[in-house]
Amino acid sequence: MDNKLFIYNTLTRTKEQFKPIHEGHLGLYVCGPTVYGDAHLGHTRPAITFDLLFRYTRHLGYKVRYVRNITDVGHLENDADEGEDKIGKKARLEKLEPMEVVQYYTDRYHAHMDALNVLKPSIEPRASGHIIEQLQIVDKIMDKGYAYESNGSVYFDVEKYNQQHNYGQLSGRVLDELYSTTRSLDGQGEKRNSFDFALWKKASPEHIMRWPSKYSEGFPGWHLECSAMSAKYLGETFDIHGGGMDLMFPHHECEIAQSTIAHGHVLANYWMHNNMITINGQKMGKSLGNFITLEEFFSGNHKLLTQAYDPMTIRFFILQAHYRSTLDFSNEALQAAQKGLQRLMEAYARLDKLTAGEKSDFNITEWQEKCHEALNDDLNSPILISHLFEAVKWINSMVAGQATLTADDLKLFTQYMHLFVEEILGLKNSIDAKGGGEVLKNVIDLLLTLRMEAKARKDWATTDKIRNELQAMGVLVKDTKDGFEWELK
RNA sequence: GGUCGGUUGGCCGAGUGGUUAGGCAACGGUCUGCAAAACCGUGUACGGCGGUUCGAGUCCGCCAUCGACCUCCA
Repeated sequence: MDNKLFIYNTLTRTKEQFKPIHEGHLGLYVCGPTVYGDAHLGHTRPAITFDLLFRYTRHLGYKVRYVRNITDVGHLENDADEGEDKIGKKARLEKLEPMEVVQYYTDRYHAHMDALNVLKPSIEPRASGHIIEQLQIVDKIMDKGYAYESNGSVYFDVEKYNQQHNYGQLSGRVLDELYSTTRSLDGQGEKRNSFDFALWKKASPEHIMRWPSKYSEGFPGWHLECSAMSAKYLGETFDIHGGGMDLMFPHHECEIAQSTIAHGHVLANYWMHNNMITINGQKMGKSLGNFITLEEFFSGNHKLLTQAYDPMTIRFFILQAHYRSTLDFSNEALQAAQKGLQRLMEAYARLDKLTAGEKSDFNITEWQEKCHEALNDDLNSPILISHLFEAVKWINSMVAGQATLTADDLKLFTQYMHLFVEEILGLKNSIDAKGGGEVLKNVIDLLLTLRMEAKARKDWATTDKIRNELQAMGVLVKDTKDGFEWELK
């Protein structure tokens, strides 16, 4: 197996060669969405980043089990004490059953991910379906003396943990500093230290989502689900844990602490964090209220958007930046991505029409190796894309009759283009994406064949009429050397 | 305040101690019934000031500036 994949491990702050726990297998856990609202552009980053990892590692030959959770309980509005469950709050506001809210936004999340051609994870567990597993972890931590009960709630004893372990190993926090920097909120009285986090919360009377336990009728703390579900489906130690950089602290740090105590060993060998998408230089997020949902991108229905954007444009926009860099949103940047993607996909579609020649003007093997090297270097999709644009030039010069590939090379080249464009980057032609279908395709081809006949007899009126009317319907026609091309706008 | 990370040509974005990132936009040319597309060519970017070096956007120091996290956040 090609095992030259290097990934940046947040734990060590270096790029490391990836070595799986079990040869040929890869366990991947990524923090998924909290389904209390529509996914926005920011949520799209981890989905696409880890989709790329999923696709690439499968291509490398790993049998990948990709677990991405759905958080449908346990996320509090504020810090552990006085908060209200996000799902419960939304349910109250909309007078819906909490699970009705969960179902609604889960369905929409799935639809949006499908549109973005994000593959379904192997397992998509829900927090609410794993209350028992979460309580088992609470018990284990209690048994080992690293948690304490207070007024029906259970908190993790960070100070005690830090005596034997390093609370802050992932995020670079130093516990001493957290004494002074942790924000003091109301109702912290139940905790020994403000930085202790809840494993189990006693439900207040008005709290809708609640489960019985020996501690109280309540609900799990928000870090717990990931520890419970990753252990259940991937084992107590697994290969890669992913998520957004903003989850590094406290979420991932708490996960590590909980799992380390409950299971007695390392949670994950590699931690990968995608950076944020910014808007006007600031993080796009819920709290700032500066987010644009995917729905709004697809429809163009938002005051900051000058047009609608195809899901593939969004995908390409994200892949054009490295996942560990911030990526700044703007209409200009998105439009540039749209045009670039269009050029790439048009050339890609032309591959089928190429005919082999006597000699090869391009070195396909060398090119393919560079593409793999880019991916092996911490999933450097921007570099891969730059190589693909080199291929675009090749294709176009071959179409123009200025260069050739031998039959063997052409076949190889076509296979690799398919691999990189569709299988690994997950890009697809907008004609397919828009569901044009065979019939429509054939009808347009027929019309344009008629137009070619009119053109041949220099009937410019008919020639232009067909082109212009098709264009008005959203079909862009382009003449080629001895034929035509078209695309749906 | 603490911790961490940015600052690259008109825009977006890679990378690297010495040789072209790439895309978009712009300009010039070729092709073309027209248009579109395509192809070819052009632009001497690397926040500032010092230092190390034969040579630094690339390493070091200082300064400026922006941001992320420290509270829910992808």
